[in-house]
Amino acid sequence: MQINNELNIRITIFDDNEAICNSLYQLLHYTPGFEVVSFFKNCENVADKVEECLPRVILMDINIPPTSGIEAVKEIKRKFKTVDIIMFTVFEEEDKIFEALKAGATGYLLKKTPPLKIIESIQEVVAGGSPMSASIARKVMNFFTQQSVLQNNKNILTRREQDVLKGLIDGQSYKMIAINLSISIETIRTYIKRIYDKMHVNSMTEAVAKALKEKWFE
Amino acid sequence: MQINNELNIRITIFDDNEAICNSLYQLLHYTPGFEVVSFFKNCENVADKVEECLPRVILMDINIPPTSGIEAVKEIKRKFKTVDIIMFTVFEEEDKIFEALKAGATGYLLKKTPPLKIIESIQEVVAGGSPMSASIARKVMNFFTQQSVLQNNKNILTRREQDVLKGLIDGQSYKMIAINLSISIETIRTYIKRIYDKMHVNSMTEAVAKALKEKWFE
DNA sequence: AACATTGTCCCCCTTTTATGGTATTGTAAT
DNA sequence: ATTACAATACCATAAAAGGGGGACAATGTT
Repeated sequence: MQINNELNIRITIFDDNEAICNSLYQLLHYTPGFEVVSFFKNCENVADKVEECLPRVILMDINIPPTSGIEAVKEIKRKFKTVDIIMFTVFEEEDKIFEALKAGATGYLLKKTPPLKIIESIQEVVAGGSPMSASIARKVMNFFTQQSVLQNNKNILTRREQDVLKGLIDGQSYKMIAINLSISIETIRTYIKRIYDKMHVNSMTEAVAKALKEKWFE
Repeated sequence: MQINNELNIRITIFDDNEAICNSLYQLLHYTPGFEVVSFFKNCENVADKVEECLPRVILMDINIPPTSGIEAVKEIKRKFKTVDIIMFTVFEEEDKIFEALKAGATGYLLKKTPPLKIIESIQEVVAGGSPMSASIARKVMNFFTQQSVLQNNKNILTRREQDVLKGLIDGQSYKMIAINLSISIETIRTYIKRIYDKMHVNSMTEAVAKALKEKWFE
C-alpha cells in the first residue's frame, strides 16, 4: 500500500560518509511518515540541490566537502528560510556548535545518537522544537551562564588593573594611561602583565576584544 | 523493601503552588531511583534550605515568592556549584528564559510537560544534559541566529581590510593574520595603515575597540 | 584615455609592547 | 607575627607595531 507522500516529512541528507549516509537512508526511508527525497556526498551548489527536491528537513554533516556544513547552512538558510537543518556530526567542540547555530541550524545531533532518537528529533524540529544531544544542550546552556560569570570576572582584576584595562579599551597607549593615572609607565607595564595573566591573553588587542565581547564594562 | 537511598537522585522542589508541588511529589517520590528530600513553598533563606537537604537536583518555580526563582538560582549556584537546577514554569517569555539560564539554571521545563518527560529530564541533567521543552529549545537556538546581522559602517572598508580587522578583533598579530590570509605581512601592514586612515584611529586597540563598541561585526 | 580603487609587496626607521625578572611599601587577613 | 595581596617602580632584551615612503597589476569609472 502506497502511503500518501503529501503527509511524509521530506528529508535530504548531506554526508560524505557513505556508510552513515546509507544507514540514515535505511533508517528513515523505511520509517512511516518519513521520506528521504535525496542525499548528497558534497555541498557543491547546495542551493540548487535543495531547490530540486525541496525537503522539509535537512540532515547536514558538519564536515561535508568541499567547504563545510556551516557554509552550506548559511547558503541554504539565505534562500530557504523555512527548511529546518539538523547538524549531524562527530564534533563536540564549542566553536563548531556555536558557528552552526549562528549560521541557522535548528538542531545539533552527535553521530552516536541512537536511531530512535534521530527519528524523534526530526519529528521534533517539524513540531517547532530544537533537538540537541544532551551534551550539546549543556554546552549551549553554559554559554549563557558563562556570560554572567564573566561580567563578574572583571572582579578578578584589582581596581588599578581595571583602570588600566579601561584605558586600553579607550585606545590609550601605556604612556597615555600612565599620564592619566599619574603613575609611572613602568607600573602600567606591571599591571598589564598581571592583566594578561588573569585574562589568559597576551596582547592589548586580545584583552580589549575579550573585555568588550564579554561586556566586562559598561 | 527499602531501596538504598545512596543510589537515589535526591530532589528538592521549590514551588508555591500546592497542587503542583503535590503532584510533583507524588510523581517523583514513588518513582524508583528518585527521592524527594524536601519541598518548599517559598525561597526565603534558600541557601540554608538547600544546605539542610543537599539535593542533587532542584526543581524551581520561576515565580516563587518572596523574590523570584531567578534570584534563588543565583543564590544557590553561588554556594552550591554542583547542584543542577531545572526551572519549572508556565512562562515562555524570552526574558525569563535567558535570565534563568544566565543565573545558572541547567534545564527549563514548561509546567505542561508530561510526567514521563519530567522524569526523563531529571535523569538527563544528572547525566550531564540540559533538558528543555521543545519551544524553549527553539528560542534558545534563535538567540544565536538573530545575532549575526552585519552593520553598515564596516562597508567603508574593503573586503580585505575587513578580513584584517576581523583578525585584529580575534586578537591576532600581523603575523598570524598574514598566515591566515596567506599573504605577506607587508601587505597586512598596508591594510592596517589604510584601516587606521579610514577609521581615524592609530593603534590596534583603538580600531578593535571602535569596531566592537559600534558593533561593526556580529 | 585618464583616473581611482583595490590587492599585493617592499624598505627604512622609530616607538611601543611583550616577557622575564626584582623590589619596596602599606594594608588586610590569619 | 607572618602571610598574602595590592600598588608602586625599575631594568634588560626581543618582538611587534607605527609612520613615512614607493611600486605595480587588475578593475572599474568617468
